Amino acid sequence: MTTPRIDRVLKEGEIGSTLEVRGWVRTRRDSKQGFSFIELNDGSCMGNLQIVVDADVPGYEDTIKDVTTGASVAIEGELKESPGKGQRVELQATSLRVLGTADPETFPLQKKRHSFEFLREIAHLRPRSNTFGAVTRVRNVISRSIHNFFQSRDFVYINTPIITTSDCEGAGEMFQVTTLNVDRIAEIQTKIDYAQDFFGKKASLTVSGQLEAEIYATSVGPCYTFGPTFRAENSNTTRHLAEFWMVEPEMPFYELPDDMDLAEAFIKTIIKDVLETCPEDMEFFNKRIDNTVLESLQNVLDNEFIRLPYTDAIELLEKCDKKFEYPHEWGRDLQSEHERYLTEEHFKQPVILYDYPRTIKPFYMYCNDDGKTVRAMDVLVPRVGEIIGGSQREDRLSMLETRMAECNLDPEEYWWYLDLRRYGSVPHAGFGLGLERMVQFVTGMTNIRDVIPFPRTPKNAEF
RNA sequence: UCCCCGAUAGCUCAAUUGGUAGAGCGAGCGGCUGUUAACCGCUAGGUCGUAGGUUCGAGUCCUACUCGGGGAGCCA
Repeated sequence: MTTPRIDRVLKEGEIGSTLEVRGWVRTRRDSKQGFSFIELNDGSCMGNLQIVVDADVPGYEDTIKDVTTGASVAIEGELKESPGKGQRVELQATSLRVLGTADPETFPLQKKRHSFEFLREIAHLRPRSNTFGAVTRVRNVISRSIHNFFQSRDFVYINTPIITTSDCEGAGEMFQVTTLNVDRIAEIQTKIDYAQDFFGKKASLTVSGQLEAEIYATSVGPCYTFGPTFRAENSNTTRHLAEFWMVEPEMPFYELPDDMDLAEAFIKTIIKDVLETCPEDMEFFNKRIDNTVLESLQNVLDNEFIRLPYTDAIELLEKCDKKFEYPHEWGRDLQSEHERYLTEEHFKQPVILYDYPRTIKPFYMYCNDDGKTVRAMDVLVPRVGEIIGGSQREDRLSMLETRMAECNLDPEEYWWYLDLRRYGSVPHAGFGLGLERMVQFVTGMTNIRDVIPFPRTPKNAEF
């Protein structure tokens, strides 16, 4: 007897074959004297397998009452063509075992639709729902697609540290890591002596693996990091997490246009892979979450990303008729409403903005000859906004030192980073893609807390 | 962190000018049915987010706090 997952049974299960399925009951409809229908889901796909249990199945009377929504069961039977509508096959049960009951009085998941806010409070059960099952499967395919994309291009997967002591980069507020007894210190000292701490100095959770990735890009060649990233920013939005997953490729001998080419190919490949691998889940998102998702993803695949210098974008915003709440002027960063206008209304497709004012960007970006801009690029997509941020890195030692001085950074803290420019420096570039934002973009889910299994946000680290 | 909105049954929501709490779904029981978010009947289920205040009387008005939603900033 085989024990296939339900996605296989639904797709290619042979009529007449006998098999056992295991999973969790979604619903049961029955007739006291007749028989019962069970909708079984095992997480392998969106669809449920319909199981018909006749009253003559051994132990039917005693067992069937425990087959309630949420219960886990193992059922043997013969696969038959289904006379009913809505499914190709159904399993005619010959034996029925309840592995674990789920008290219907207290089991929180109903057959009915729940709000995402409620489901977030039961993060341990929400992956058993249609939406979160689908999100989980799509997220997995995106992760696989990310590795495939880079591996097929001979990029090296590297692991940059989670704990860092470089108090740097300005990418955001950092979570501190310490083994010091801070409760005790608060009682007896006014100042903390980090020499006594685990690493002998102040340590934090990483906000980016970029600087370390540059080390490997300039030694083993094109590489990428893919791991958790932490920002202690007090951001309360639908697109920020305190702990999220980021992909950061770094390529030697790449200049900004090469970086943009790679980013565009990257996003398109992920979308293509998801559409090919998860058609049912994507159909679900399009039907139940956002009915523009499939259309907009196809639109991304069919068109070249718009590439627009920051300066031209400002000009375009000045000329357009749209009234904005916030001003836009050269030298200021674009507001969300400006970015959204460009990608959602004006171009209606992804836009890569580049050559930003150097005053609003970090120290490591390559300075253009105009003295005013740096080779930075942001990829903006409809619905989500900024999904990728990247740049060509400053590879000239003296210019990097100038920029660090401008940004009030201590060169001694970055001695190893400067060494990369001192010894065999090469042009290089890279970018960062937030995994969760990509999942949002692909699925149409509007809140980032619903595309990661266990969201970490200000005041929220349950589970 | 800032602005706006919200918190009432297990879930989603309603409750008039301040007058003492209601529906649908879910659940239990019964009925019916090759059913498909099944259908019909009955039943149970609430310290109205927390703490204060105003009032004869507060779900309703005021204050603070907590949590949630939308928007903004920061960014991925």
